Amino acid sequence: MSKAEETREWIIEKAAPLFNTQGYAGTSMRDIMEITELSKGCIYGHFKNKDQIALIIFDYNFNRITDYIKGKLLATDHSIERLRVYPHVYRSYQEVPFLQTGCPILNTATEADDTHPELRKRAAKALEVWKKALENQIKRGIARKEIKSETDATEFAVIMISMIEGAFMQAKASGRTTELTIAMNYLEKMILNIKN
Amino acid sequence: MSKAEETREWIIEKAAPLFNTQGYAGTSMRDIMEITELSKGCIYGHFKNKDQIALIIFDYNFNRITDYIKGKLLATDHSIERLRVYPHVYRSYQEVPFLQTGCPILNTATEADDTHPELRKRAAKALEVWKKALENQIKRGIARKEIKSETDATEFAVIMISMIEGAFMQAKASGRTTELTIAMNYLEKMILNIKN
DNA sequence: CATAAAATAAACCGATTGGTTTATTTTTGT
DNA sequence: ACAAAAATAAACCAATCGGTTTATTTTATG
Repeated sequence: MSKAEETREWIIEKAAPLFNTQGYAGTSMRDIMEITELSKGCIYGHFKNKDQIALIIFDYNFNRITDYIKGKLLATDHSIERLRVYPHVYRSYQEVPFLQTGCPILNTATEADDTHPELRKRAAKALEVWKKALENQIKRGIARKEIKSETDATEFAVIMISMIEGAFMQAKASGRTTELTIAMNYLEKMILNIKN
Repeated sequence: MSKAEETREWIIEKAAPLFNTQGYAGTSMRDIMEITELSKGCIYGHFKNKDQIALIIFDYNFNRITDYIKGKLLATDHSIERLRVYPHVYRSYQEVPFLQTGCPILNTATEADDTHPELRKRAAKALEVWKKALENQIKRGIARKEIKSETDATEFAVIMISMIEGAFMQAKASGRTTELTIAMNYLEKMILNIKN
């Protein structure tokens, strides 16, 4: 990795939590300069504008979660256990570094829906990818006779995402985990209920 | 109502959808001037600053939803039917004027959680009020033997809010209602399942 | 070691931000 | 009709915004 690539990565890593906590409109170039300890000229040497940084950072944040989840998924083989990874990760989000600052999908979707079409599209795409992944997990479970055959994969995937994101929002708003814990416990019960 | 009070109301009504779509940081005083067709001096004659406007408008937006739901609730007496009002309203949010621009709780909670403590508190309080209202509906249903006595009122309330907000977020991100419909249909099934 | 690449500091740009003030005009309510 | 209240237009403020440019210095790499 060349020095230029190294610096580019450095900027992304340092600025990622910034965009996730303060949002796109709430993060200024000065903020990025301060947290990266780099000059404006240097930053603009690696990115053409703030927009590009925001888009790249959304992908970065989303990929970090995806990779983390993937690692946890590979640790078990049973479909039910794999589904349980999701409520487990989000329930203990305080201990997951890149979830401490919030869920990038939730944050980006709500900020960008009416204001930033490009970012909105990324969030929509991320949700689509997430849903498809869950659907595939469920279908695989049915094929392996680990999950009840009558389970509606799409419906279950949508419910899982809704419950996770809705409960996560409450946790960020209230500053406590009471509701998140209740919701994730319930989601786990739901997952165990579709076990064959 | 005096002229001053009339103007104050006018500003709130006109600026309300602005804050709900663009957020606090995304809404400028110029935006408010334009949409109210009033001068800056006039607006600052009725409110001390943008912060105050934002807080008042959050309350206004939240109260509009609350009042709307209350009206729907009074139309029926049975607890199950009353609970069904929520998925019904949010599923058809496109036809509810003040939900078209988004859910103020969702928007405010995600924008303000790390940036605007006062607004965050309002959102947290609103969620608290909503949860309590749902809990009371469920407890009332149990007392009237309309809802299964083993139903956990708090748990059910949290699940309802999570599913509604999580699904709503997906609708705003994707620009379509597919996921919202699936989630609200499922929520209705859940509600019918606790019927005695 | 030398050349090229990378980063810096700072000046500069026009535009916009939230907010204040003031003198003037319009509107209201009695 | 007349005084008080309300609204206006515009100038003004300091600060910040995203972004560009330039001359200089530092650092990396062959």
